[in-house]
Amino acid sequence: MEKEYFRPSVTVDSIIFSIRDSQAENYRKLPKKELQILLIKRAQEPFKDKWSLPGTFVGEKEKLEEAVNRSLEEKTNIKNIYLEQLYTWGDPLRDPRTRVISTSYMGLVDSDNIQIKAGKNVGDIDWFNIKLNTLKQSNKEKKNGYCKTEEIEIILTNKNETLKSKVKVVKELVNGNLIIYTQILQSDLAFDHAKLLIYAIERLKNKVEYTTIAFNLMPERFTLTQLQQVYEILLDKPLLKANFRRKIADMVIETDQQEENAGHRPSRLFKFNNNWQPHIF
Amino acid sequence: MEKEYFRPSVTVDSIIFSIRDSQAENYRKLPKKELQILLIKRAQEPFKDKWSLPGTFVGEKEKLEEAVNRSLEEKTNIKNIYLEQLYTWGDPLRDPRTRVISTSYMGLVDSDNIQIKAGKNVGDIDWFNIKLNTLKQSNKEKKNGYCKTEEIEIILTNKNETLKSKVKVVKELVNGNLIIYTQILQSDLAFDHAKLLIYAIERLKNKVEYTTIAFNLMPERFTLTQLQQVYEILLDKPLLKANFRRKIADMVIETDQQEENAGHRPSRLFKFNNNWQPHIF
DNA sequence: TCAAAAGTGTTGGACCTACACCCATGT
DNA sequence: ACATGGGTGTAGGTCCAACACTTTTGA
Repeated sequence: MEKEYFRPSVTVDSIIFSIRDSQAENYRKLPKKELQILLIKRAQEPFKDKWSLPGTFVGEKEKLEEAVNRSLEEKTNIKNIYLEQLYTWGDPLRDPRTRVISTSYMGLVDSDNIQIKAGKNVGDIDWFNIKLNTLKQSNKEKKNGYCKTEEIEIILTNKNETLKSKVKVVKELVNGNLIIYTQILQSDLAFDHAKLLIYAIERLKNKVEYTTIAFNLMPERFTLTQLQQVYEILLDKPLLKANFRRKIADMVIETDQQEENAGHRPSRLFKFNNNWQPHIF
Repeated sequence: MEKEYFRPSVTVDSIIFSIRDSQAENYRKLPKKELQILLIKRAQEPFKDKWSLPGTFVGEKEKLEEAVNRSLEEKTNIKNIYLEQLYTWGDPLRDPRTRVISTSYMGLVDSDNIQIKAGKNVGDIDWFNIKLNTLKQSNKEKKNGYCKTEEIEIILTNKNETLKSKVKVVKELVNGNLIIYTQILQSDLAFDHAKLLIYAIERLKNKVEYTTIAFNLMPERFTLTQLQQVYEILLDKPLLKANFRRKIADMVIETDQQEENAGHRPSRLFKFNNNWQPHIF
């Protein structure tokens, strides 16, 4: 009675971002911060010993969000974090084994506040620094819009390793509609995870401007300069202090604590203002 | 060697919107426009003879976008339209037969420009007018944010039928992160399609403000008042003419054509400006 | 004393809102 | 003539970028 349809495997993968200190230059200067991503080293084929996004197959009686949370806890020891569904990847050839459709989720954490640990089927786990280089760029005018092609090099580094990927991103504007194609030219990451990463970075940068998403990357209490550093990294441009502070004034609450022993005037600590409501709400 | 994992079925479903005239009152007044959605009547179990979103199972060697386009062409006769992936729905109980995971796509068309036709496995096809009523509403303050609960009645009507659904939408603001749960209380639509519809409407309304998405609903040439009507329907509020025109001035190009026989001063026809670039591009 | 960062005030311009007003047409 | 919509101008307020300036600390 019931026709037999083709059944693919379905997985979830998570792109976990954090913003972490690299190094302080001297006692006076503030430590530099950088955008980082959490990767795990695969213990099994395919892509054995390759670094990859933490993910898992979706269980028979499991919601997608349940699967993401389970995979994070099992493989990385991360629980109860902010997660957001991004996109579903269904290219028939994206997994060499068999047809696997994957839904990607983005998570943002303050890495000082969590303890990562390599879990089930995980060879290794680490934070990797993210650097993007635009190698080539072209901009063509077409009859119903524009076509912008970029070749982007993704360089991921931890203390010992450097992972490189090269991705071609074609952004087309067809009758005002933005259409994006991505193609992996070369990648040290498993599967098509370089694509998932590029997409997540793009989304993260967009959402910073109109949500309070960046506060997920902050500790409970923070200075306004720390917050500004995070915004500057995500927006990828320097901001003017006075203007930044006016802009985020309503989203934070002053505490009576201060940071000390900093080699300069102590800065006040702030916390997120839970009474803040976005315009949409 | 390869462990056997559970495999669900995977489908794609499309929410196709259009803005269509309802009725003109007299020779002078402009026709009223309303937001409508394209539905098909199922010819097979489950939910036989129920109205539903056009969708299909994803084929073995088919991309998700290929599956959406195929299903639209096969079932509704629609080709080459603007489509956008929205969300992937994975609740284990959303299909009574077996585990089915579905990715929803949103499409926007000018319905005067396409010819719909009931295709394969389609009992009937039609445009339904969309009306949303908020039945109940509550707003609770919590220690780390807010919780807003809404009971929404969705009324879909064509010439002969009225389809009602009732949905409970819980919007929570947890440390600044907007989390939305939806629950179907009652629905005349097949499966959980009322949920997919509510989600798509929300997304459509949001995107109108910062994209040129609304132009997909317009014919090739249009008057500025027609365009304003579309914006007013999507934003669900009246706009001031002078201000609206200044806002969209750069997105349109004046043509030398005019509308005539309208019972009032003839209005100039405009077309979309393909050289318009959004800030992000 | 002084480098470094904390923190605040001012000014000009861009943009948005609200409202007022005149124009052209078909019946 | 007049109802109806087409079309434009202006005044006031808000918001934002850019810049200048003062304050406080630890070594």
